[in-house]
Amino acid sequence: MGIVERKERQRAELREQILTAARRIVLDEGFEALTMRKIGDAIEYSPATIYLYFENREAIGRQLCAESFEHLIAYMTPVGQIADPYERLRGIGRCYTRFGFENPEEYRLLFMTDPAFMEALFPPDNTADPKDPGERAFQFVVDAFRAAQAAGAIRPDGDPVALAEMVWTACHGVVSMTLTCNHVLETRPEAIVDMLCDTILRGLATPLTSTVRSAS
Amino acid sequence: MGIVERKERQRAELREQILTAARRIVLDEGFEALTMRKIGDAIEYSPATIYLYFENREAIGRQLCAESFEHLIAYMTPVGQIADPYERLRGIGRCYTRFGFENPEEYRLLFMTDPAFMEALFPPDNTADPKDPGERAFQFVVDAFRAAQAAGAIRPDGDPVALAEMVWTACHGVVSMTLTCNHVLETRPEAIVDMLCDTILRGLATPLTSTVRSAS
DNA sequence: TGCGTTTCTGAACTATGTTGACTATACTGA
DNA sequence: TCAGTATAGTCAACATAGTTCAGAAACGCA
Repeated sequence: MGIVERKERQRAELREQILTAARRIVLDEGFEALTMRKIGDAIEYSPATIYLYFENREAIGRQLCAESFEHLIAYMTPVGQIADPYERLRGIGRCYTRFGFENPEEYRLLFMTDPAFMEALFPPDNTADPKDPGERAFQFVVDAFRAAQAAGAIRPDGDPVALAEMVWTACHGVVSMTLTCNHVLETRPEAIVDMLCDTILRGLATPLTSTVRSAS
Repeated sequence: MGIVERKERQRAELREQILTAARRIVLDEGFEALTMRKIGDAIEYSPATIYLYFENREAIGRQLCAESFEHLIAYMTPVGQIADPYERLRGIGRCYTRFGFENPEEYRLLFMTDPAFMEALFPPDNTADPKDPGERAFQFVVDAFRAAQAAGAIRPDGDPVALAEMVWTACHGVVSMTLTCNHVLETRPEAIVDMLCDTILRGLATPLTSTVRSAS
């Protein structure tokens, strides 16, 4: 039955064409600028055809999001090789933010557009299923913290998950603020990231003193 | 000329009505849900009338944004009273993020919607004019860092402006990530903020050690 | 060749921001 | 008091969206 297979192949090809066109538009102009009619023009099909391949515009966004997340993971993979856990943590912070600075529209799509887009990555119900791509990537950071604690590079107290969420949200802040209103920041974003990572790691390396209360 | 004055008053009143209706919609449903027709319904005027009072939808957003910024400043003012500069810095971080958690739509409007909205607060050309409301509020944080340095609560090196931008963006990260996809974070946002502020301040209190390179 | 299935499209529906021609009201000066 | 004018407000329309659905076209099979 070669005909059935060819049909399946053609169907997959057109679906891919739609995604390719959509991706180009999103990377060039952002998700807001993605319209069904523009995709239709690009692939030379009527806009209505797209609905035979995707439920709606949001579904296209979700798929692009999943792909961008793979991009982010590929981007981050090399830093996982850094043996020194302290340096690995610094590398993670720098690499994550660099991804955002170098791929602004992908970063926006992933983390600044629609909560629904992240739900394919981090399903809402089953919290922390290690099979979810988001959870896997996040474990990458948690593991680095565990290793740093084990190596004595940072204080052994403190939940590694909470620590990972802390650096993630902090780094996200630098990227998102830069992407939303770059001109407001006087300091180079990369310099802020470096300072932030250094300061946090130094703060975690320090033994507790009497000036500091309840690290919660 | 009481007639002219009454007309001006009426004009100002309708303008205020428009803003009140718009504010209600934005606080309840977010800026995306703000439509000219909804405002028209609420004030019992045709949507076209709104254009006699505001240039366009964005101009309404800008005005609401300016008001929300005043709200944020009012929110933050009490922490300015804290004498101990170390505690004041902690208070600033907590208070800022609490504003975001308690007034999510205002926070979104201010810092997560449209860069243009911030331009009334932080005009793009004349960088760091102390008359801009954004600059004034930001100086609040810079001053706290300067005081902390002067008091020896944190290391004296490090540009206070860069430090202020660092904590601002980091705190922004916790708020914006929470507002965009709360369910992804396992740790309570407030706990992340506390840990973040403590860690950063501890990192800044520490004298430089050999493990730490180039604080940039 | 004819029939049924699959694929695609045109036209429409709703909703949106925005505009410009028009109307109605209020005011002014005689 | 009234005619003329300025102001305020509205209606209907335009363009652009996402989305749907009835019907057309293409395709495959007997």
